[in-house]
Amino acid sequence: MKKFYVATAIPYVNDKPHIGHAMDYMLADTLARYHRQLGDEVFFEAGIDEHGNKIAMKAKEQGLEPKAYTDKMLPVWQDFLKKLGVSYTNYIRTTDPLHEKVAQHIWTQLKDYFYKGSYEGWYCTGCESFVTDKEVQANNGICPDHNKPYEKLSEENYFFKLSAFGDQIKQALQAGELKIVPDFRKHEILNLIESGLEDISFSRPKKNLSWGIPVPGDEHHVMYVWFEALINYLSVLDYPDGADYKKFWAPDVQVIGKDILRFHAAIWPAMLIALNIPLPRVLLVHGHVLASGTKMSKSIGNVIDPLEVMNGYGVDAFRYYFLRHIPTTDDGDFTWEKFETAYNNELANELGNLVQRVASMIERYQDGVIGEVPRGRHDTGSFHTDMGNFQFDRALNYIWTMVRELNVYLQEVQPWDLAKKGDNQRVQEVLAECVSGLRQIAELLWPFLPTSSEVITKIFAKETLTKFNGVLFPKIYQHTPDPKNGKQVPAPDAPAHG
RNA sequence: GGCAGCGUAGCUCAGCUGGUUAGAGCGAAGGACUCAUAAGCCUUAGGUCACAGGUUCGAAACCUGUCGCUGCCA
Repeated sequence: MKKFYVATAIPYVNDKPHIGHAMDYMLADTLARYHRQLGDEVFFEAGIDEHGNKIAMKAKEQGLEPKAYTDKMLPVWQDFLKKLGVSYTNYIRTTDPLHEKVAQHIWTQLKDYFYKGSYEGWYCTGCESFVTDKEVQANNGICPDHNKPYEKLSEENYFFKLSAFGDQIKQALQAGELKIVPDFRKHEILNLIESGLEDISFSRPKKNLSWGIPVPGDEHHVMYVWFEALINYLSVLDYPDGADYKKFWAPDVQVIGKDILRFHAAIWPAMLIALNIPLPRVLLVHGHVLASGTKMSKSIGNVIDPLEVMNGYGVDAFRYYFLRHIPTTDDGDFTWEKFETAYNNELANELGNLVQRVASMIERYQDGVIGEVPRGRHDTGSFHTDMGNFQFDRALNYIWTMVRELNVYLQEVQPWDLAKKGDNQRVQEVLAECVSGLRQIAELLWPFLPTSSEVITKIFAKETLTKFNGVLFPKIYQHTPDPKNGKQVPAPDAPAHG
């Protein structure tokens, strides 16, 4: 039995989950489920990142201690995972004693690569990072991502000799030891390495920031939040002595957004090389989701709340759109119109209706008896190729060609006509063929739309039909007109969208 | 400014190492059917493959330049 370790980037819990986090989770979950189907033993990590300035400030705003604040945020994030149907196996908080212990252990291990130095520069508390003078100038002194002025900071910190690892990281990338998907992200990092990696400050003076993991042996410093957050991938396995660590290290896939590529493709590998342990096999880097072609931002007010989509249309509809219609490794676009069109046309009409028409004919012509069903014999080679290349959108396209083929097949054979002619045996054969196809579709669909997959599987699992109350993917016309009457009915409790 | 990439039907995009009349989905128009969530199926839509040169028997695909756009870096 093979092991498969998939990790998600642990989110910083200074806010509620957004679409980008959902992308992380859905991609990782799809991989995890797919590998379970392949028979692999899956370790699926999720968690939250709780230290640092931003959290401390946010907590203060609410009159809470930082830990009390993150305790409060924990259920928000865990409920989110639950709603998304994320099948994680292990959860880590960066305030867990285990995590703190591992982080301190690693700090000690890396001691030879640290030196004390002073750093003066512009800092963005939003980014939790220093920025170059040029960048400050280019942005007129205000961080464009956080709309906050940069602050001039001078600190004495522990520096990590990141600059010493460029060649080794480069080698690992070129040899494919550490693979970055898609390829152009690898080039970006190689470029970055080419231009020279600079040493990075891995600590913060305690007087400026007390909300962090203490640096072992130096009561005046706490760890830089990124340093210890990255360690979550190890601490969740109880590095270095835990059974999970021995069994599952290294990650087979780490799913991240493009905005944190540098941390995962430069700093993180350097840390692992310094620790002398294997690098992750693949960094799967997804793009951003745009709203009507523009970046989502609070100030524009065009932020799509994942919960609103899920509450209105169901988890599977949500997963479906983002896994099929947002390219896995590129930026994609969300509009309510596109989403609802895909939902009605593809999920309701093509798939949902197909399930229903087959079930209904079995009920009508055969009193619900399915009878003998041939084995699914669709050649799924290209599906698995796509899955292996992380091209989930293509893999879903493949499933949909199967859905369409079945609809075409029914149209060509016209079992309703055969039934009229009394050719009962042929009717049974045709419907059994459809059931076979649907079973196979349900199986392939499981990593993507587990709930719907299980419903379909259940309906057609036995010798006789198992009735399903209700409809798979009922039509919804809230953002597109209903062809019947040209009306669209906004959900009563849904806020207005532009 | 450096590096990478993109510009193909109204929209979203496929088109691998160059080879018959340039493809799919959506949207639009028409049609036959009735098992089904008034779903599904069939047909049609004529796009100088950004522009200009070049290489070649032959280029959307290779080279050069121009214009426009995006990402990463500076």
